Amino acid sequence: MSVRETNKQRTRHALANAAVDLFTQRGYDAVTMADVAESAGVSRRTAFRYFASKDDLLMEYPLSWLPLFDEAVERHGDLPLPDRLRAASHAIAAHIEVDPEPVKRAMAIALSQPALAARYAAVARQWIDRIATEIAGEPPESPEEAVRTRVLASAVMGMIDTTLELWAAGDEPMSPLLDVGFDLLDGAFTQARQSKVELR
Amino acid sequence: MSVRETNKQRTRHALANAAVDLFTQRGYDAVTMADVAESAGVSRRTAFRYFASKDDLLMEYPLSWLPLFDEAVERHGDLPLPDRLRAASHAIAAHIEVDPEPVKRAMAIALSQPALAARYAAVARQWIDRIATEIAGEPPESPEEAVRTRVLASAVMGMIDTTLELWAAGDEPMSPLLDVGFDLLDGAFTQARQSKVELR
DNA sequence: CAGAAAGTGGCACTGAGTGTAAAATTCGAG
DNA sequence: CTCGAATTTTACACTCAGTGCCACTTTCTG
Repeated sequence: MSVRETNKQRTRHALANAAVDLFTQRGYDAVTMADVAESAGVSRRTAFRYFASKDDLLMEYPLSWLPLFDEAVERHGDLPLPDRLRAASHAIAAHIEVDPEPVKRAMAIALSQPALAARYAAVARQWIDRIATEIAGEPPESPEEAVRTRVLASAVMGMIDTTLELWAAGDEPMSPLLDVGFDLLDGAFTQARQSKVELR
Repeated sequence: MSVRETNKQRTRHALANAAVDLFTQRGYDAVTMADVAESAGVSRRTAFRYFASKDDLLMEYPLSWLPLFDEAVERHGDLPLPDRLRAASHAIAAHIEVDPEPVKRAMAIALSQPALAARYAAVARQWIDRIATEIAGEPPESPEEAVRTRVLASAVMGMIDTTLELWAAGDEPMSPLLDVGFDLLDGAFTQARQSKVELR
């Protein structure tokens, strides 16, 4: 990796870390972008070049999981849909639990601020679209089909979302919680398949 | 109603209407709070007293539906859960379709701006919590129960959400679309009940 | 009608976010 | 290694959202 890329990555991490630290110490509102920038040893303007907004500083994790999800889904392409989603989720869980603390801290901050929770919800929506794509296989042809796939995707996301929240607030490992959720969903998937929802 | 209340309500509507008009004409970003205030014949400061933030100007509708939902759910308290939710949704649909145009315009603006979509998602989350409460009857006692109810609530909300989007983008009435969604969900509910999820 | 209560307007301030142009750093070619 | 090109950082200035404060006006109550 070139010097430039290395530096950029270091700066990016420095900013995200400084942000989580400062937010945890003083609270989100009491920390300005200038504070974060200074703490990371960089100018305010540069901080904004790395993170387009203050709350983006806390979206590092959920956004970085999206490609992991895609990759894992790809890797388990031979499994039936529900198992594929389950496997992908476990892959992300494993990745998170290598170093879960910063994730938990970031989530604690995000969930305490309505504005940030909104941002999280928006990211979740991206996830829903991704999952819906995975469920449908291709773009829906009728409104009914669109509703059906999005309903399933929302259910999956709602489960993941709740699981993440419970996990972040507690001390248990994530995988068993995930399995509880997926076990429940499996039933719904079966039902959906019987209702002629197309599953790959 | 007292003069004071009447005036407040008029101002509130003037602001919300001016906002939707201006946003539609020039786009959300190109309109400042000062523009909206002026157009509604009120000072900037006062505008912020009615709407705590610029994007709140577009959350009038979804937020106003929450009490309707509660009320309708209450009114149909004798129906089993799925039918209760369905009836409440139809009640809201009926209310919306009295004058659907402003709702559609507001939604079109909101969905075109990522920041606003996030705000919408946050409102949806409030809905999910409300629905989850309705599903569970009382606060969950175990993590597993929390996951189960939130999954169902997310599914319901995902359905409603998608239905709203489809409806706002098209010309069909909302009720048939809603029924497609609820028919699909009924299956999921049945399944859930068999898995020992407590339903009132 | 007078005084209290509620609402409005004006002003000044903080902080997020952005355009721009000059200065600094990194890169690639010879 | 060195020079010029490309990329990145910085400083500065600006707009606008959002808030605290206080004087002013409107509405309510007795």
